[in-house]
Amino acid sequence: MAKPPNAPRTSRGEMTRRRLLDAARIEIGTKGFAEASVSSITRQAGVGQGTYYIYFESKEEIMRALVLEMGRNLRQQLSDINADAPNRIEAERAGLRHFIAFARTNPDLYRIVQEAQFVDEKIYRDYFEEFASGYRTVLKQAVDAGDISDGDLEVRAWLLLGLGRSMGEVYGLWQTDVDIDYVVDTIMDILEHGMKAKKG
Amino acid sequence: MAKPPNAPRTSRGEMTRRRLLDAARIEIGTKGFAEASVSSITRQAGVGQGTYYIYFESKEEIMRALVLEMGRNLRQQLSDINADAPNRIEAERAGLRHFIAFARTNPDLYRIVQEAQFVDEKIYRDYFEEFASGYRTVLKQAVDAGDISDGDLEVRAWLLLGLGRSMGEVYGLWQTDVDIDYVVDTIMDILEHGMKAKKG
DNA sequence: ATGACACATGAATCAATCGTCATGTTTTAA
DNA sequence: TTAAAACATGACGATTGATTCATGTGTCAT
Repeated sequence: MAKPPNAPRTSRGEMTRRRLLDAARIEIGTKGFAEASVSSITRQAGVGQGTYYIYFESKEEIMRALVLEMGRNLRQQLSDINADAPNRIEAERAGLRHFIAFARTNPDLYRIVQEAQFVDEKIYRDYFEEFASGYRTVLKQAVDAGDISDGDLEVRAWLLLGLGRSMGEVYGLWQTDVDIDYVVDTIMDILEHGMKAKKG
Repeated sequence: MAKPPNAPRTSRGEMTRRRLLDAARIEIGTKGFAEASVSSITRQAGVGQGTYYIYFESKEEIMRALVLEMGRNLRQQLSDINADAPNRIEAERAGLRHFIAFARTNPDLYRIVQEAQFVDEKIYRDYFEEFASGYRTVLKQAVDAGDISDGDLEVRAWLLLGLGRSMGEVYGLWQTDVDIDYVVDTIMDILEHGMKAKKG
């Protein structure tokens, strides 16, 4: 009899919901969505089984909540980084570095977003559309400021976003011993100057 | 009593296994691994439930088989494309175009590889390591031939691979109405010359 | 023809867990 | 103080679908 799940109305409720989210992040992030069980999550959170359904209407629901939360946090962080950078190229460098570092520090969250694709495709796409939209905005400003050359901003936004994602996976989750700055500098060199040999 | 699954020994068996693989590709590719059921796959393939377990020891096993098969096919195709290209830049352009076109034509296979990450991580990583290894080889040749500038080939290999993946997802699965050549040219322009504004 | 082997079947088994509910406890507001 | 609202519980119902197995059928070599 699917009742709409209640947002917590007291700080006690707030705290319980928080514990569930934290437990779910670990449980789903390490075991994967299929292996993760609601009972495991509630046990980790130290609450009863039924308590889960006070705050989330299904197993999928907490996935959505985690993706939304991570999106908000990460966008905020990248926005702060942008504000501190002297120009777009340096902002991009710092953003890419942060992205990879974030994946290294929060591999569980990184995986959860990836897996969201197969749990709730809409939330997954919306997550990236948000980021792409932000990229378009700053790229436009950068072109106007003369920091970067003219060119299709839509494609470039997805290119930069995709690059961050891929590099986050490879150097954030897989090759965690490679120096991040080295990787970022190598990538930025190509983004700045390309990789075509310089001479006819 | 987990018996090792038998590779088919006759052409009849070969055909049955083939039917199962084809049905699984559609079933898993469209519904996703969790929703896909072995009984659905066998029904689609037109064989009995138990027949499945003659050729695959579990539900996961056919995922592995599909990923391996796709890897072989795609690498072969890209290898053919490489052979026809006059230089690395053009090979890259053609490869990227093919990659996006492939995703458009075979969205089910594309998704299956993505989802393999959460079913059998090893097979997923091996899949990309293979590709990256191929990239390193051709990049080395390209540097020697003077087609592209010097630089870390390891990072560049993952960069190109990641770019293909991301663009395959965005322009192969999501924005299927955008002209592929336009996208590829925009990307290649950056890969060749970078996007930093040209003048102090 | 006949034994051996490969292949095929689908009903039955079996374990897992999502989500519900009846009941109980804590907090809030008046 | 007390009623109402919010929160908490954990055993249980119900479904589901992967895997097994006893029993076939087809095919090939001798």
